[in-house]
Amino acid sequence: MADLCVNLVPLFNALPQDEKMQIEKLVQHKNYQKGEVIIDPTINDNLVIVADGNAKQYTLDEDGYENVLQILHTGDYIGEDWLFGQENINNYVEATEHSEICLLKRQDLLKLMHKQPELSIRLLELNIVKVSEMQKQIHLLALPKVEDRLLKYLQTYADEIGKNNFTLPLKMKDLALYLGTTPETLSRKFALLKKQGQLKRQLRRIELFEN
Amino acid sequence: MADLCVNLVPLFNALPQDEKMQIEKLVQHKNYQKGEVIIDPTINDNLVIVADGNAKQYTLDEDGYENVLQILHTGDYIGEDWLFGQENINNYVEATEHSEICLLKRQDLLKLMHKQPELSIRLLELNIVKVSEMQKQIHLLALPKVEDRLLKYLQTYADEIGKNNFTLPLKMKDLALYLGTTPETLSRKFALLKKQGQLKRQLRRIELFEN
DNA sequence: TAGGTGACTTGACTGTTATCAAGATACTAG
DNA sequence: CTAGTATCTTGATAACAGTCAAGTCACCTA
Repeated sequence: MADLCVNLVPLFNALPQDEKMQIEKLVQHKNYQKGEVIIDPTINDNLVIVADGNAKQYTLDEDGYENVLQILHTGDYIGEDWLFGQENINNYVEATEHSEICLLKRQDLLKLMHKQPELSIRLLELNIVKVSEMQKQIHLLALPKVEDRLLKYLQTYADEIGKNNFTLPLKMKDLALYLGTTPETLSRKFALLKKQGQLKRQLRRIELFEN
Repeated sequence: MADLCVNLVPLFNALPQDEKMQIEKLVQHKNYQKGEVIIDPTINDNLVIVADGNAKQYTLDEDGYENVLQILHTGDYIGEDWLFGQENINNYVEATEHSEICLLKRQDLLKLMHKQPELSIRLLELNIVKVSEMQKQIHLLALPKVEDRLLKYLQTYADEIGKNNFTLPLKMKDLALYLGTTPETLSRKFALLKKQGQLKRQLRRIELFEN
């Protein structure tokens, strides 16, 4: 394994390394065969991190029909919501191939937090920062013009990673959805911004110019 | 004072009454005259709750020009961001009339949290729920059509308060801004939804029909 | 009750964006 | 290397939303 499981989860992202290590110690590494169920409604207090492999999250409707919500690839994770508070009703996660999974139990994390109040205070801090950033992003998305939304998105992303040239983390189609528009319009807007000299672009490779 | 200051702040909203009381004990009540500065960059670790009166939040630009960011009325508050982590640079809050203000110091709250890990864990839980709700809202705002955004907003609000008829908490103008549109368009969209039989409406009084 | 103010609505017009269809470009597997 | 597929781009058109202006309605105060 190249990296700590804990490093894959945004909730823990900005924690200092030593605190991450403490959490990492609580993590169980497990191997699952294709078709094995990792999470079902009776076991609903785990954070599930896919260290290697693939899994699917799904619910079952009253007819017993499977409803796939999400495909989890290597590096994806699920359960941040229900690790605290949120109920997990009718939620399944199943390995779709042989996979290495990291599990973090709610109770274990809570225990650690009780022992070290600092940890939960820090997590709270990080989370509040996250909320205020999301609020900014909500304002961003409320901009009426697509080109404004796009530019603002790019600038925000550049700020986050601290570079002016980067590769877009999303496909055009997904970025379009994210920005509340269509791939076609997005394509045109990229062309527009390029013409205005605000950026250079080769497919998903972007170079932003400051103004 | 009709209510506890703590009850006015969303961060604490869902806490049980006894935990709220503990926080309330840490709150300082102070009266400010018109023009008095409540917060400046040297005093930046307070949560400010306006129990009665009005205040304004502003920054100063390099020319010393005042830049009003927000008007705080009775019941509004400010500082959730910088109570943890976030830096407060160049941020001022000033009473615009005689006002009763509640102040909660960062250090006091942190101390309480250290004594009672439960509290910060609970705050963390609440905050994570908030994040997952905001994520839903971001998806909502990314809907391309205003009528879809409006309807979704109304449905979400109805779900939250558990009623199908309610009074809108915002003025049309503000709701328009919030949904990334204009009051005019909003007005037309309300008319459209009414014509489609999705709701009844008298000004801000809404009755939603299920589908 | 009357007059005034701010909030909301309606109309006409313009600019922007979604949609549909076709074409170009990159990616993948054989 | 090539065929096949998915992704992205471009064009034409129609639907949609923003803007400005004028009007209506509700609410507050005298």
